[in-house]
Amino acid sequence: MGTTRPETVPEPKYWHLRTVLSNALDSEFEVGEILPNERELAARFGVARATLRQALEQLELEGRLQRRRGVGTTVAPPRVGIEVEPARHGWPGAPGDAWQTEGCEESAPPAAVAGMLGADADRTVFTVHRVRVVHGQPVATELLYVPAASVPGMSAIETDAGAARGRAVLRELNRLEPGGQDRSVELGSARAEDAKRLDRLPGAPVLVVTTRYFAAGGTAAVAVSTYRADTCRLTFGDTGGVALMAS
Amino acid sequence: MGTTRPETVPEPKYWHLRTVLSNALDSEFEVGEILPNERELAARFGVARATLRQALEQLELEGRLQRRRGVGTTVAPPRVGIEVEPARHGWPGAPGDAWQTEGCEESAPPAAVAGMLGADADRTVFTVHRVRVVHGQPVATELLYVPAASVPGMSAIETDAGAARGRAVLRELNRLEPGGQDRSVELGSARAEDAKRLDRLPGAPVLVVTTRYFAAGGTAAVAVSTYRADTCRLTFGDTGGVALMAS
DNA sequence: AAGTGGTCTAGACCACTTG
DNA sequence: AAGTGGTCTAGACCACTTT
Repeated sequence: MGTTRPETVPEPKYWHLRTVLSNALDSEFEVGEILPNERELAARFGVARATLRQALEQLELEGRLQRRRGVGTTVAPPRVGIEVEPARHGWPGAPGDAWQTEGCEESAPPAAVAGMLGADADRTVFTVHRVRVVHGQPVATELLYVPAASVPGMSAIETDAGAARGRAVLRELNRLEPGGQDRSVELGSARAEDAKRLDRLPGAPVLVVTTRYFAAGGTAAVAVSTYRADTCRLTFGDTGGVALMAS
Repeated sequence: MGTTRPETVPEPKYWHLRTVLSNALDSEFEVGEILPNERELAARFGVARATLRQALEQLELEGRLQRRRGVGTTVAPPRVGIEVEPARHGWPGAPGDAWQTEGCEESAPPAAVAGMLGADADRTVFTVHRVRVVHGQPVATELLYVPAASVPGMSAIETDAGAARGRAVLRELNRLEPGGQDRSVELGSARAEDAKRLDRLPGAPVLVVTTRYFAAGGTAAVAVSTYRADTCRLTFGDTGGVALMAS
């Protein structure tokens, strides 16, 4: 006969709210529907707006909600399955590649990338900017680091920094004999420029996929791909986007 | 000659703080070192504690910091590389498996899992609880759903719910002819029980890996693995934990 | 008992989108 | 101009760990 629940350690309000809202989303809302605004929701549940926001943040992290400043909070569709291994031994720029080349520059790579590229790291590295679009929305950005040694056909003198130059780098890269790949996936937060391209705010959670492309001589290229964590489910294997269709 | 920076859109304080702290971590702190407490840091930077906490949350999300209630905020070691594909065609419980079996129960699987298991979903499903330990710390928990049809040798009558029963299920599962796997990775937030096992608070960010194990007849089992997103970097391929060693 | 991070409040103002 | 979510404040209290 406790007041509400004689729990030894009471559940935080925001966590309980998250559960209540999650259930409400399942039963009372349609995908794309707009929720009441934060001030009204907070009043309705009898909590401060900050507490209500804590619950909404959780649900957004889980891909259940989508919030846009000036617009409102809507019920998010299920996450999109994104194939990260389009062809186990396909290289960037190969036929069927899901990425669009947007630009190219020459610069020194970040320390972590330089370490993976090995001794050539100090020299010129082409950085190809790419973006991956699904259903008309950009879901990922990528920086592809290609040492000059991997693309001997590229003359470093040209100053054109556009997409055409990036495509030329990829074309040269595909002349190499592919030697396999490996990947890692970790959580990150979107840098300012990535956030802008992905239509998110700085600090938004992202899944960072680091891919190493091997050729005979060693590491031919390194790609750092940044996927929106709220809308993407990365898939590995031959199922593509149908993995959860039956649910 | 602007006041501070005549930027059209000023950077949020917490984001700027994140950058400042991040640089300080690189240059002035050692791994494991304890930072000043939040109230002091907030005072030192001239912001409210909530704002300071927003910056710390970002850095924790990125795996740079580790915060523990009652203890303090410490500088986190680099993320651990966790091999998610120990052997491309190895199954749970096979020799060399990195997981420890902790228990087993029989229950109806969640709807999403039931959909992946197909028509047998309504019947009895063994749910094996497992945990993955690295350097003495649990980094992931797993629920492995095995339909009774996949382990005909198991009699559903035994009521023993311990680890021994779980190991028996895995033993039976390995009698099947392995038919491949596929995986997906997405961001989630730790449920209460997972959070407790992983020594985190509810809602902590986690990487959820869903694996389907195929056999001749269809889907033989489904595993839902929950990795600590703050400390883990999931690796796919043959490099293991050495991917970023040189950086 | 003291000190830490975690939760919560009530309010203010800002940036952005839309009518 | 109105309405939305995003940022920020100053304070309070709580849960947890350590001394």
